[in-house]
Amino acid sequence: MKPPVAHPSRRSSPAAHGAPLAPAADRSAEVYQRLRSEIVSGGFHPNERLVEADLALRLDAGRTAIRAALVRLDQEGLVSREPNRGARVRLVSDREALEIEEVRVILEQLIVRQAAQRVTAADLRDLRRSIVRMRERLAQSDPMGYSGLNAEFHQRIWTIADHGTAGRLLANLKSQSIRFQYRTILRPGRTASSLREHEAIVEALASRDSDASEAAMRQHLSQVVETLKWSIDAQRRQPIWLPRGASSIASDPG
Amino acid sequence: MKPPVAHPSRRSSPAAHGAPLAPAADRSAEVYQRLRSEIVSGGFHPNERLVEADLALRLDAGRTAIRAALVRLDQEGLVSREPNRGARVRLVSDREALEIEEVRVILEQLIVRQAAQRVTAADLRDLRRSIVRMRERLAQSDPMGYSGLNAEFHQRIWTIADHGTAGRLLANLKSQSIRFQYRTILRPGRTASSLREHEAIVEALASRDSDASEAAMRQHLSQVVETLKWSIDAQRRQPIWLPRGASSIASDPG
DNA sequence: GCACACCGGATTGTCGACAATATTAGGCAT
DNA sequence: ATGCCTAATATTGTCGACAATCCGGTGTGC
Repeated sequence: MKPPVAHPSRRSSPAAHGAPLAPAADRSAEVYQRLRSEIVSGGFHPNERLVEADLALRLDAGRTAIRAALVRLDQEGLVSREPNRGARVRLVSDREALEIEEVRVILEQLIVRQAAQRVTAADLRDLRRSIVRMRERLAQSDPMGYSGLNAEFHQRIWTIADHGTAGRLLANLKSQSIRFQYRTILRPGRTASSLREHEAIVEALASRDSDASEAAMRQHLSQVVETLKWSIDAQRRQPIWLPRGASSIASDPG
Repeated sequence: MKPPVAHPSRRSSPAAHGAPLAPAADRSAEVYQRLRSEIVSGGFHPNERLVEADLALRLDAGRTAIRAALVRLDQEGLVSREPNRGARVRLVSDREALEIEEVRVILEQLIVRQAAQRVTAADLRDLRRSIVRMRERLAQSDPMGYSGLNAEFHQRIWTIADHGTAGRLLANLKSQSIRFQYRTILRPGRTASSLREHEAIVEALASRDSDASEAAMRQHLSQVVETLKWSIDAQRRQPIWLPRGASSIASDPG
């Protein structure tokens, strides 16, 4: 529930003279970060078992640190742990992905509403710059690059809103459903519409109109939800990619 | 992020012949539950230090189990841990309480909307029964008892909606802000209005009208938020209760 | 009297070893 | 060959001990 934040303190001393000895302090936190980013970035198969001893070797850490990290990730919803049976990367079902997206919609609405009241000229400049870069990616037909900028765009709004609670929840939800994001990106024509919707959001923010901003955001995200539904249906009708033995994996009793 | 759920399996065997040896399996989970409920129910002072060794004695468990529980509770936002400096029960600031309530409002709206589409006759019967009991508490001028029923009422709606993601988040938020709840309860006249608002929610649900249900819920919770703001302002103007040395505690830099 | 280095107790972080438990493999009867 | 029981292996859960770190008090120089 505080995924991207390293402890803000004790992170400042080493920078000038080259690496005094080692960060020394938080082996555990580092392990957590690394494991987390590996999971989020897809370094493991869905539902893959996470054996503590293996991870300890792989990340060059003690089993204690691994264990703590797994507990955190479990609480965060990224891995699932069963007593005496170990941990595996959590597989979020289609239904859950939709639930997550539903929650995300309303949280982003809340946040953009607050952002509209706090946005500064500098913020608007940054947002418009983001838009320009997105337009470039669109022109280059680079949906993956666009997706990264898209995430950055939304995060910028979270920062402007400065709503710690909602921001944390959103970051968490995002990391859980990250596997579904590229499904929505790749729908033909989606990128162009997405860009237009983003532009509308920026304009609404520029006028500092909370209602308009919320409406624009709702407009945008309802499209995303629709696209997600569409892609899930499509996949259900004709699975694109099924690795050997995946049927048992896919049938998640949870 | 899954607070109230004990692992559903392995909880059935011992019941007939008297306690075979011990549940054996989840010492750790039990410790987590106990610590959690002690914190949520106010068994510790706000910001109180949680020393692992002490807790180990107090809960009759090893330090390992305590440690795991603290990590979970940290991720959950109930305690705050700093490297090498231990854990303390987390003190949520006024501002954060408002943030939490804001998020709660929109999540409950989402949930009640979904509940309106799934509610059964039996559900409605239960809800109405809740209302009756609340009315009794109101008649007896028992705001604390009312508060418990209030929580139960809302949880019932979560159950009806069957929205796992939103439900988990709500449960989590609720436990974080629990310290503020009785501030809103005790405002004069609030209980009576609250009851009327609850009745409106049930009526809207009975008509299976999502929009009306959401509106009723918004009406209800915006009142709650207003009451919370009022109580925070009031407390700021004239602190009711300040234990010795609390000024330093109250100044939360986070 | 005050600033500062230093020391000692208290507490957390980490490791290794062992016990408890689940999972797999193999043997045996049918 | 099949199904079940048993043994062996793999993996997690827990404990105790030790190192690393922080906090408070104490003494010293000025």
